[in-house]
Amino acid sequence: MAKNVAPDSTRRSEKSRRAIYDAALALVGEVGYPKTTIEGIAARAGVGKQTIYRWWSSKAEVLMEAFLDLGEQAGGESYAIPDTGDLAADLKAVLRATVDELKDPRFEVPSRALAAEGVVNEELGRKFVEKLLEPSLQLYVARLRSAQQAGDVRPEIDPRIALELFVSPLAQRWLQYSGPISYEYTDTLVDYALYGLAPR
Amino acid sequence: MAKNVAPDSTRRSEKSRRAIYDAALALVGEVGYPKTTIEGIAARAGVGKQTIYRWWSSKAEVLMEAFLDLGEQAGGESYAIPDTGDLAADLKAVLRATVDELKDPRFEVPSRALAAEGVVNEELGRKFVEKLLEPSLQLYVARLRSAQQAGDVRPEIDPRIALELFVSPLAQRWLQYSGPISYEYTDTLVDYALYGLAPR
Amino acid sequence: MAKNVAPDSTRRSEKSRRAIYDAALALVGEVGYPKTTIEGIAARAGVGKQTIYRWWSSKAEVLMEAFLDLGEQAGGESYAIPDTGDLAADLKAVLRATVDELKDPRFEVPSRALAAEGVVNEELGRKFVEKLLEPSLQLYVARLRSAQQAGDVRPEIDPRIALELFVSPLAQRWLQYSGPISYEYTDTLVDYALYGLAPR
Amino acid sequence: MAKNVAPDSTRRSEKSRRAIYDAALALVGEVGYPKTTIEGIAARAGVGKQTIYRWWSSKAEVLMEAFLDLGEQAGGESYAIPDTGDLAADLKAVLRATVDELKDPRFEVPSRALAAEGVVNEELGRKFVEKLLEPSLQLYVARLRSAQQAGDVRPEIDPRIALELFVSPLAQRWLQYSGPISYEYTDTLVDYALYGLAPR
DNA sequence: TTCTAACCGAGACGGTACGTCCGGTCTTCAA
DNA sequence: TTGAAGACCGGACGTACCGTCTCGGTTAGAA
Repeated sequence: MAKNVAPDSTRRSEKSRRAIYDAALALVGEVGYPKTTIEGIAARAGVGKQTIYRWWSSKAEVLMEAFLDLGEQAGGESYAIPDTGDLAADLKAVLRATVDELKDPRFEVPSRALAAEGVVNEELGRKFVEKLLEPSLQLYVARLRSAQQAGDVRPEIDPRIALELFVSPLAQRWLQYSGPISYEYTDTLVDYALYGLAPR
Repeated sequence: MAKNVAPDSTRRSEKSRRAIYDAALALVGEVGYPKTTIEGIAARAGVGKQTIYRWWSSKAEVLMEAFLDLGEQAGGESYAIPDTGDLAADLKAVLRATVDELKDPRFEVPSRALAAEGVVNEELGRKFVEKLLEPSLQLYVARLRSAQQAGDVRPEIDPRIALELFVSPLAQRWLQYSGPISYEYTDTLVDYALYGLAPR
Repeated sequence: MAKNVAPDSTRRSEKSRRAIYDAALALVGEVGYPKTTIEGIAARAGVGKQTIYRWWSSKAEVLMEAFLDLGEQAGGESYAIPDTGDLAADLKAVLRATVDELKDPRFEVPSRALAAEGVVNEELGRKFVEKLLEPSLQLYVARLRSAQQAGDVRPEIDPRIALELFVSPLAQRWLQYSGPISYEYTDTLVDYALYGLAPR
Repeated sequence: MAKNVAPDSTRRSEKSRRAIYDAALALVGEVGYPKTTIEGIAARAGVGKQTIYRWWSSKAEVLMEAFLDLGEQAGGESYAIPDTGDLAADLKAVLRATVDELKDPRFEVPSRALAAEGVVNEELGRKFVEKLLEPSLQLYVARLRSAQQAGDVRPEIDPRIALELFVSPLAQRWLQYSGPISYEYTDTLVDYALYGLAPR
């Protein structure tokens, strides 16, 4: 029967793709992820359902690409981490910016939706991490390596693990509503992580 | 006409409730959360749909209670955190046990399902935290307070925040597939958290 | 997994059935059979699609039953064939009435639709004949038998075949648009059939 | 802007036309008329959909022309009606041949499909009659006129109507499955029609 | 002989309806 | 009065085709 032929992407309609991204993000923002339906996206985008099914295999995938696309066009290369020489101050500044972003509804609803889907759908979760999460984390890795050269962080520390000490707590509180989020909180995280819990 | 009267819980069928819990957990384990349906639970439990709708308002709630019930009958009061006087060793031991639990499929699928639902459904998320997550975390709070009295942790440290330095990274790696999980990893987390990243 | 259980017809909603019949007949009359859809019937009847699929297996079947039902409630026992003793006059009268009915749009559209479907769908065709066509034809059989006893029709004639000489031509002209239909035409058919083509 | 220009038939691809006819007839024979789709015909014929839409306006039209074409190339001018001088024998012979043809599946499926479509689609129905049915019937007209000149049929009889007495019953039994078809049956029809039902 | 206009295969597109599945409500009957 | 059973309305699912619309490519006849 061989009908599972891959579609010809050179003939893909750019206009439709954009319309689908826009509709998907708008709907997720307006009615939430679970009430966002493929039918709804298609209708809002003025597109046939088949045009969605032809290029994506689930609404999670649509939303993921829409979100990536949003980041690409809007963010440029997102925001780098400053390197003023004062590690604690630099980290606190970035985390404060992250706090703001996490509370911005423009990003919050689709991020949550994707994160939630990723929890339950391993493939999507890994793609989410690879495409969105890890690139951001690598910025911390770079900053921590720089701090190691400056002697501000012990050389035997693995930066990829180290960054989790202050990033993951914030992430968890946000994702799971397991605690309030504030500048004070993130400042505290940085201090604890840099200087440890034990007496010095 | 008023039909929205709360059902009389004294006449509730205990057998049905157990059957529903069992069916819900079994289905989530077998086909995953999204393919678990209320109809499916009802059929498997040999129960009418109305019996589910009468006592719960969503499949997330059913699963949540089923999971709580599982914990209650099985875990007793879960496992406490040992207090041998060696804080680092105690924390490493508990986190190693947690690693094992996170990899046990009996717990993994429903936990993930609930966590994911909680990400996107704030009400459920808060209940999840309150009923399942926070009680566990309080065990760490207690252990850290004890360590403060023993002088192993600086007195100005807030234990509720401190525990996140080693608990949240593990939680995030597990939830979001953002990194591998191992005894080595959790041991490292404890060391970093206790002694900080900065040179001592 | 054994979901093909027959529905329980004692609990069937009479109101829905009637609404579906009405909607089906109305739609066929308004937009024609090919543009009548199950979704359209369901929407017009204010009924879920599943309620149609639960009780019928195709739109042809729905329409068939709707039409039968129409006949039952409206027609009583349809119209009998008069027996005045004058066979030719009686047949001519009935055929004239049939001509009028065939031209009545209230009956024409659904009849055509069913007949057409029956041409191509043997099962439905046979049901159509059994439930609608044959009972009418049997009235002619009875009248012809009476004529045989009166000596107006030769005794060796098979009435079931004989009636086709004047009924089938009319049916064919109507069904296939193969010729005009008029009182004159049907009168002629009766004369030809009774007295034959050959010189007497 | 005007794009509704009639296509230039001198540049038409004969190969495509033949392939479309073949595919249409093959598909109707294999899966039946309703499951025969334009897309299916195009795919089977190795032809773009537009090539079909350019030259025909519906699948009924395609099939009609395919069928006409089949008749032309295969049948020659179909079969004439013999004129041996014995009218009854001649008619019986032709009707017996018709019985055989009606039971030949090579003709049956597309004929039924066209007839059914014609029942419900007046335009197509009339074309069907004009192109296929009426030419055949005219052969009977000719034979009956000859019989009138020979004195075997009363002169005031209208041959176009007369032929329906034996042709239409057969047609109806076939089309509507309203009765069995056999040589005996058609022989009887001829006898009844020629000599009438009334006592001579 | 080159240009250009059309047909052609292919298939993406906006749509409509399909037949299925399930959500959540309501009704019936047995215990 | 609870509970099992399941019919009901509604609505999304993912698929199949519809008829329209590009997109190269090929294949004439006109320049």
